[in-house]
Amino acid sequence: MRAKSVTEQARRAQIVAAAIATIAELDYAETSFKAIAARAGLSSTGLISYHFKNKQELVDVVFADVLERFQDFVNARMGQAGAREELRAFLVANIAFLREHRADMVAFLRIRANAAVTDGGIAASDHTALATLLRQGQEAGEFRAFDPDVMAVFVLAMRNGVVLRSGSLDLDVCEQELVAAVDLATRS
Amino acid sequence: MRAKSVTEQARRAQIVAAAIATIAELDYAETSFKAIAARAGLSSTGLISYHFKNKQELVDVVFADVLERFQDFVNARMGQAGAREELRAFLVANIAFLREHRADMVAFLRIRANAAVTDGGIAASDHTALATLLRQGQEAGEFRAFDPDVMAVFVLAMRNGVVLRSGSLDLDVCEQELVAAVDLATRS
Amino acid sequence: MRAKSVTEQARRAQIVAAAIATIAELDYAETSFKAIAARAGLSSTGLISYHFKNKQELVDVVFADVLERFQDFVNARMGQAGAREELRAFLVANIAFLREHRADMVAFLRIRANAAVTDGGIAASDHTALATLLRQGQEAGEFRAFDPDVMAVFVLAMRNGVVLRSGSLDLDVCEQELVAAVDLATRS
Amino acid sequence: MRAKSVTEQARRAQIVAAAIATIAELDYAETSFKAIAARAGLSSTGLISYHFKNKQELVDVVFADVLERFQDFVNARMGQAGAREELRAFLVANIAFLREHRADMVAFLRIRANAAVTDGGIAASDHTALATLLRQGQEAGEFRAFDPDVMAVFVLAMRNGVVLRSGSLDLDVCEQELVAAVDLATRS
DNA sequence: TATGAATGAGCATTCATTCAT
DNA sequence: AATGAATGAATGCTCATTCAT
Repeated sequence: MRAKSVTEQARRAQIVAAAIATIAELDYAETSFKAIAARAGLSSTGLISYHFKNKQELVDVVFADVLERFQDFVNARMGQAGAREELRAFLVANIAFLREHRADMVAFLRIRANAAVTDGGIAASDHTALATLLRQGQEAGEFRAFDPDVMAVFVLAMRNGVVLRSGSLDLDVCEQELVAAVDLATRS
Repeated sequence: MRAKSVTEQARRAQIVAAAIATIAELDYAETSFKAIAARAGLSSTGLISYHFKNKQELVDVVFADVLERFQDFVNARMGQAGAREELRAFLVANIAFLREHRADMVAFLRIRANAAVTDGGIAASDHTALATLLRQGQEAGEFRAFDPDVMAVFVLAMRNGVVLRSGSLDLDVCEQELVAAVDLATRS
Repeated sequence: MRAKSVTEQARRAQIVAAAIATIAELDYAETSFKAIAARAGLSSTGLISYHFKNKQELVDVVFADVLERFQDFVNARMGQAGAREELRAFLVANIAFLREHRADMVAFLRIRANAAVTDGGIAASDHTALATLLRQGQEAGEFRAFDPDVMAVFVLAMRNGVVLRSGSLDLDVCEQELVAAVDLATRS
Repeated sequence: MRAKSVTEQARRAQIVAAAIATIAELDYAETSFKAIAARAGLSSTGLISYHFKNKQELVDVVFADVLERFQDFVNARMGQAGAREELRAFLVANIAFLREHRADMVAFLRIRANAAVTDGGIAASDHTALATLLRQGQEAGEFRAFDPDVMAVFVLAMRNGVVLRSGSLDLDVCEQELVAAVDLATRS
């Protein structure tokens, strides 16, 4: 794999951005190269094929791109003292990212829901990390006894629910309610 | 709109059932008339077009069909004394329906995630009914103060999370944890 | 594999005929569904895809179709007493088929030259049968000592040479010369 | 037409060599500028277009290049006393060239079989020269009476047959059998 | 009602070629 | 002279839908 030139990188980034916008705006099933090219201002869908081996690679890159930016964003806002605080920080960071990058999160969830992302398990890291945090909080006595894997599913599902309805919900309220509900459901 | 004959109704039901199986088995994006016809044992995709105006109508009918059966199932298991009990009954009924009709629920969620269902608000009734229940529970002093619409989003999202991962989770554990978490998050 | 209807069979035959004409007229590499559809008077290349799984299947069917008709034609003209007579009959039958079905033979050779025909060895039967005949003639003392496999290659190559230049050669002369040359090269 | 610089000539030769290797390795139909560039170690297919007006010119040059080297090779091994010896020398030289330059011969035949080479008759010189030799041999009484043009087609076709199957045949045997068969078919 | 053949728009992808650098 | 990005036409193929029977 040769190093990509600056121009190449810029074009790929432009196409990835257009793909995110397209997936967020249209249904995943309606997202075609034609629609992406139109949004990116490209003269030909051939240019997408020129920069990406095939549609699967583009989807994978979009997925990995959002995931990386999401994780960087969230990790930068975590690192709190206790598990309860850490969990709260995780939720607040999620909502903050959603506020700033709604299209990215929507596209991310739609890809995960629809496509078999070929990412070697990276996609599940979200869940694993949260389950681990919950387990550690239990061992520290901060959380009550519950199944950490199932609770991680619940927490992420609530986050996803907010993302998918973020068009019609007040995110300030959502953040407050989410933090409160999760805290009540998990504290010892 | 003429009344549908018995044969007509039977054919439509057969196609709807095949569509549900197809959507649950394949990705929504991979669900074609050809795949549905194969699963229904039909000799031609033309028959689907004959019985449904277009693909959108079929999707709408599938959606409404599952929703109606789901609501009947759940309503038959509700009607408890208090709001807390009612909420618990709702959750238990949801998991029970999932246990018996996993493909229906998966198809339902996939349609809602992907397609712009043209149902004039029916799709939201799930949410509205739950929000109403939560509000009533608050008025009765059984639930703490929270935004009922947001909490309804949370509860339904948790249920959806269980549905989408029901292939790899123990539903007994899920039910128990779901009831506990929701109770803790809502009780006054 | 269901039985094919009469209409289906007719359409497939029509498309096969158009494919043969196209391959014989154009280069193999230039033979597209569009060119075939134009020659068959079809309104859409989609119809070819409707009747054949993919291009490879069409090519295989064309190949097998010509091969079968060729073999039937040749076999009906063989069955002579001795090996020398049999060999002569084979050559005469080949030229006769060429006279009546030049496009078929040209298409056949072009497919064999270019495509990896997926026919499970049928394609080589031509060679094998001829080599066997030569061997039997040697055992009967009618042919001199030579490598039957190599001689079979020679004989078929001469036949192919005539086919490919049949546009500018007198087939009567070719037949006479071919019979004479092969006889001289093989008799004991 | 300007004279080509040394660098230009070297590049063209490099591309021609890569094209020969590609055509011999892949099917003619699979030979793309991309495949040729990869085999030549070029960074861009644009370079091929820079050095050759279009694909047809490249194919023509490849064809003429192999033809010239083939003819030089064969001519250097001919010049025998009689026509029978000359014909034998021609065949031996052909097999010798094949032994040393199999890819070149395969590429040559594939181009001739598939593409309409625009060479103003150069391609036929092979045939013409052989036919002339045969005619002279007849006049000298060394060959029997046959149509020289048709016999030339036969001889070249046998040679081509060996080329196309040279992967699975023993060339020593082929040479011996070819010389013997042609001699028997032509001598008076 | 039901069939299956037909339609034509749409898809992702490959290709030779052009062009600015 | 060389690069690699860009172009747009062409490819095989799938799709929902129509239509004659």
